Amino acid sequence: MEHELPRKTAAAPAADKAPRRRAPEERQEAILKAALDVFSEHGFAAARLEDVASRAGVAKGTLYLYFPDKETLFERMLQSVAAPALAMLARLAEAGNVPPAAAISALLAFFETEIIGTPREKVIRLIITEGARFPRLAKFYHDEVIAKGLAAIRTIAAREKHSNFNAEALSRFPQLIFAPLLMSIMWRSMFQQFEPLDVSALIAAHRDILLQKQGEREP
Amino acid sequence: MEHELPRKTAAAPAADKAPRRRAPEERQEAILKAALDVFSEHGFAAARLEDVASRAGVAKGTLYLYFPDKETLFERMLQSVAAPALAMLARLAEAGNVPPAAAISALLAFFETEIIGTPREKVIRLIITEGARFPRLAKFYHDEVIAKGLAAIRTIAAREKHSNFNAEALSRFPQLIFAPLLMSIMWRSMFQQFEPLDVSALIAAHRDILLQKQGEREP
DNA sequence: TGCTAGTGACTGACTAGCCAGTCAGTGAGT
DNA sequence: ACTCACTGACTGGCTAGTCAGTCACTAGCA
Repeated sequence: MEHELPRKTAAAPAADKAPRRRAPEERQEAILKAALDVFSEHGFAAARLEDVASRAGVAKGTLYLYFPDKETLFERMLQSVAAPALAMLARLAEAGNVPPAAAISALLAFFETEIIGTPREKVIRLIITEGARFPRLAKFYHDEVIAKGLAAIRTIAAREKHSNFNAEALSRFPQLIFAPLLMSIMWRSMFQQFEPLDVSALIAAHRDILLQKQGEREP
Repeated sequence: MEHELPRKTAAAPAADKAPRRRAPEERQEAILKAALDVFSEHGFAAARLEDVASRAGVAKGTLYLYFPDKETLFERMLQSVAAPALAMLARLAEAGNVPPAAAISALLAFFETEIIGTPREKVIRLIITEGARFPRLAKFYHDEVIAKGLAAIRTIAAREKHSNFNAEALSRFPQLIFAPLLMSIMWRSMFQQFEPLDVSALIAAHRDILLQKQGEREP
């Protein structure tokens, strides 16, 4: 009769395939993707790392070979998805002398095709819902995304301040351009099942109001 | 030598005052107020009922005399703050034949004075951040607040569809009126410390764009 | 080519600690 | 002397983070 009961043998008997040693990048990517799903679904606090691991096809301990803790995994995951989009936006911003109206249209179109319905939508939702609880994250997004984006819009809008549309107001509050986009994201996450929102049409209406083709309606 | 060690005596020796039996309404109100603070600060999942209790000047067990569980406390708290505001809004909505422009102005003014900077701002923030995780809550707010509010605006805006401002677009997407208001709330919670937002000025700019006083600027 | 010792990526049982929810006990008010 | 609103120590369940152990692979040797 043995006492000193040994830890049960770890690791199953190597089921079928699943190479034990995948390329580390591939693993990391799988973990980040799983993390996005799980954090999106439950929020940071209620997300379970066990779930992230199993969804990534990995053991819990493996997460800690790639990320020091839950919070770091969360932040790194957000950055990994956001970074490429930021690069795109930067390119869009520095495009030389496009007329303000065209720039705004391009921005709205970018949002419609490159954000809505992609993982980036989830990322933005997470930043909105968790941002207040992660000051470091909020500061990063403010400095790297918001501030730069607003500055770019201000520059563009200011160029045409005395034109016929709302350039003056928009150069003071570029946030007004984004507000309906963020609202669309939140609407979709909360109410889509009760009352679907036609995001394209909403953005089109928003654009019409912003660019205000004046003198079109005549009694 | 006693075994059978008895539970330590409960209850401190009745410190100073603090009437042991307050009016139940007063207690309930204190609990709800504390709950708003704690849930706002940490979010639903990370909020600790121990904190709610101590902030309400009450023991943890007492919470369970008033609310069956954490989730119910959360929802009841949200409703207790929102209900009076809803009543106000309802009155605003049924106000007979105000011109659309005036109605929109009134709505924005209401938001500025009765929401921003009050506990209602926190409630809206909580609904935005937690709504997706509480389908019942989302449904309630959609049916009772959003749907009714949008319907009211549509009715008002439709009355003047061929007028000179954006009534047509707004009757299709009343959400566009609210979007900047929600954005202001989220901005304040995340970025206020890095870049304060002048909400009054933003709302004024938003109103100008929406109501679009046409033919004002003339070269 | 075949064999073996060494390596370290990976595993998952385990620990430590937290917290929602419970309930035996207390004492103010009647 | 009874009652019951209130208390707070306690339990049970859950999960972030750990670490001893495993084993797929490789390098080196015959």
